[in-house]
Amino acid sequence: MENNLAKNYSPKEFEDRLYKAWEESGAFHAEIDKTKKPFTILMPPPNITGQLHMGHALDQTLQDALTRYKRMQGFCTLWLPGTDHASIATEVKVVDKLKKETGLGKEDIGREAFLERAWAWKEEFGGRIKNQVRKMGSSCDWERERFTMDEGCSNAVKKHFINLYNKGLIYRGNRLINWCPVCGSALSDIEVEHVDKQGKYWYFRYPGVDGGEGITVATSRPETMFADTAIAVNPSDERYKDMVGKKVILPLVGREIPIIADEYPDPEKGTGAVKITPSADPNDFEVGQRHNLDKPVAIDEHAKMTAICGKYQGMDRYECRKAWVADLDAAGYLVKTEDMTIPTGECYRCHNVVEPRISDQWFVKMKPLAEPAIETVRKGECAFVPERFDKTYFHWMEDIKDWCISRQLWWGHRIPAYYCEECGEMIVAEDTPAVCPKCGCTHFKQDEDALDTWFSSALWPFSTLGWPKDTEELKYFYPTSVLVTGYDIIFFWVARMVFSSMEVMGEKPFDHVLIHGLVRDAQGRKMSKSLGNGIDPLEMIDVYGADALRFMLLFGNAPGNDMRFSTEKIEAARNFANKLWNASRFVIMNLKEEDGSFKPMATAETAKLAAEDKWMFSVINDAIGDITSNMDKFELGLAEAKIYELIWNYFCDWYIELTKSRLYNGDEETKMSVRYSLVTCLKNLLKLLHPFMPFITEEIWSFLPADEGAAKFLMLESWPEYKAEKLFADDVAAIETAIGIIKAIRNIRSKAEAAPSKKLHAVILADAGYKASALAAEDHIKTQANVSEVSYIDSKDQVPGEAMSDAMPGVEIYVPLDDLMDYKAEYERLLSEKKRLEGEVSRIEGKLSNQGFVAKAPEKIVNAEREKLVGYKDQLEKTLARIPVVEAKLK
RNA sequence: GGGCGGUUAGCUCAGCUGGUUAGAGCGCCUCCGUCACAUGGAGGAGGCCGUAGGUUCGAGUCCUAUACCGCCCACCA
Repeated sequence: MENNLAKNYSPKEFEDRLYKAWEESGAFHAEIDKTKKPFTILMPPPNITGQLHMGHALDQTLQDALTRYKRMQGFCTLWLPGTDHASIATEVKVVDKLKKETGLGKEDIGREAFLERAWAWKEEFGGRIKNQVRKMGSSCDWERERFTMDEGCSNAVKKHFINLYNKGLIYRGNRLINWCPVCGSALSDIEVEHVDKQGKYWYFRYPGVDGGEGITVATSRPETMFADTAIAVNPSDERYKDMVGKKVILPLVGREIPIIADEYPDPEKGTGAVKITPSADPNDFEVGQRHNLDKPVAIDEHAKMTAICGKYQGMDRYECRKAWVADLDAAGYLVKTEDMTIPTGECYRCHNVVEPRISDQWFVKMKPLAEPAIETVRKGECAFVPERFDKTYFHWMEDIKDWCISRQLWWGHRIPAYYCEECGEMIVAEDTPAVCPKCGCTHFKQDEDALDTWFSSALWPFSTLGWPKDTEELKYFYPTSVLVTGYDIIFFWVARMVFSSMEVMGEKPFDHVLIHGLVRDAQGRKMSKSLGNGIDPLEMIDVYGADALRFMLLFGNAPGNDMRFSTEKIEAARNFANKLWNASRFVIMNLKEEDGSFKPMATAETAKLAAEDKWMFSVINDAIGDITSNMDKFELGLAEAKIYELIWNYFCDWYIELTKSRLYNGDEETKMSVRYSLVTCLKNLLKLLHPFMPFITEEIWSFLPADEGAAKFLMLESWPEYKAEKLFADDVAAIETAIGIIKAIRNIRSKAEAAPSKKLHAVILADAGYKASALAAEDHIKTQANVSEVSYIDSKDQVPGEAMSDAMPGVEIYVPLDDLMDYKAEYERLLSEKKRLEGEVSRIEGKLSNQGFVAKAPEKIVNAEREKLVGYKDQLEKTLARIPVVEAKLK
């Protein structure tokens, strides 16, 4: 190993190496340990279709940060990874590939051969995404990795299906469902996306059978007319009262259809009369049920016109629409057209327009399942973070419709229902039945359909832990601790896991649901393939490192809110890593001999700590408290901002600088103490940062001297402990004073435009309470502000005549600058200072003269205000005294 | 038509249960190649916290309206 870190932070040099070392050592593996409390996260299984995108990267980062944090806190931490077979999405891809390679469709090669290809796809792409997850540094337990179609998960699906069926919660029905003609499958309601499209209303006249005027109705889908079975009007609608019960003629088709009265039509809308097409519209379907109407079908599963459409048979629905409207118009039935925005349903996978279609499908009866699922969230057993998402959840759950779970696909869990080939009897069972209980024959055919992919992912919280077997894992790790996912899949997945878990396990699947937003592009647009604005996390890792990407994704983001990706942000994160890298390099440089061995170092017992050491310890301790509390509240963005500030603005900007004089000029004993202090601080910082930036922290850690009994890796070390009692109050005050004075002198220097190399003379006037601190600050003032001499004075009479000044609470700082003095700048500064202080004084005086405030506000706050007032008044007085002096110099 | 979120510095965003002079990153201005780091250091400018009311001793934070922007849900011919 090298002696020290390389000069530049270069994550490629170590990220992959460290991941491999972690994984091979078994550090990610969670073995049941009943002496510890479990902490469990189940990874939302990425689809095997794609590759890692920014949304995954964010999701992974959140989970890994939580996992690493809890692991360091001593929990038995399981982060269980896996992938999803993604039934419909994968099938589409495999069909495309097949078409491209052989020109054949899936029907041509048959189910068996097709599934073989699908599994091959799974091997290839499932493997790819897993390696991408590794690139992120995710510390998940690969030994427990699962796949939604592996044997265990498949058993769970079957078992669950059968249980629900036996309880009457799964049923088969002939109903109107959403049908995607391109995917060739049924879809559930939430798989249909609603978009408004520019379209038209066409008003057509349906002439009366009696030769009368008939009735005019509007439609946005004229091609469905072939399947019309009635015209409905509201019974209260006076206009049509006399026409109810009469018949009209379907124009050009010639079929007679009745005019019926139903509550459904709204007299205010359109013409008040609605054409009823039970096979093409959910409302019409229900009207049809109520009135016992036939359900002829005009559009087939490929969105082509059926035989009932006469000469239009075989035409595409839109092609037909055009021709049909033209024909009706020519025949004089088109009354008028209107431009209109039409709400349209699209398939969430392929974005083609969905056509409602009547068919035999399987459904889950939702009401009974939803109730306990609503209850557990309402009781707070299962809590959304941030809380507002429970409204989204309730809204959906409380108004839930039955779930269509059958898909006309091959890739997925095949429905465990068997039909007797003789009598058609249906048997739901795990395996093919031997004998038909009804007719005694032995030939069965399994249901052709597969299950909705979300049916299996709904079981993820327990199927991955062994259910239906009563495993130790299930007893120990269930219910899981946190589910981390985006708000876009609350309905698809989160809600379904909750109701499935309540049904199967009788208990909520997770304590918390941490919801994150979308990662958008720099302009705030959703990243999408069609826009081509997606940013590949792997490319970012390649350029900036996984740590920088991870850090950037959490920085300054509140849970549930969308964020924008920008290279500026990731650069900032990388720069931060570089900063830490170099600060660590400085520490290590001072720890090691030429030959790489460690120089002697003090211990906790022997170290003689200076004020700055104690100050840094104290600052770190406070940060430990804050960061821990942020982590526990899932405020990872805030925790990260604090560690950033701690490392950069405290450790690098001040502490390291403050140690240098002792490090360079101190005797050996002093140096030994400084080394101890630097290492101790750095180690704590690395621990605090590790959940966010695992690689760089682990790499730096490996260069530091190991404590006795240390874990093999930083990732296995324990989280720093917060000590509630305030330590080192005097030393902390001294360093804070020193920092204040140093800043004041630098400020004066800058205002005066004095050269940085120019040695200055500082004159300090400290109030009694600050005197000791100010005296203790002398060395630091000299080294940090390039001051050659510090004088302490007791009253402002002793202020050297020509000086610029600045002040901090309790301390005034004067710098005589005989020739470099910029009196004009000083004068202006004094004036603005005067204005500021006057403002403060009057603000606080106003507050204090307010009887309400004095009477009602807590005494602590009132006193604090009084003290501030004294301080400000004092400063103001000093400033006022100084103004004429400087003014005189101006002339 | 319901519901939710946003509106804070030039840009992107934090700001927990109301309480020091409202913060960060980037950008901007001035100065600095020095021995951890120019992927850097020092100093600085910049905000009536969308608008109007209200509650309170005290409001970016709570309430009520309102205006824009965005998202989700919904069977409107």
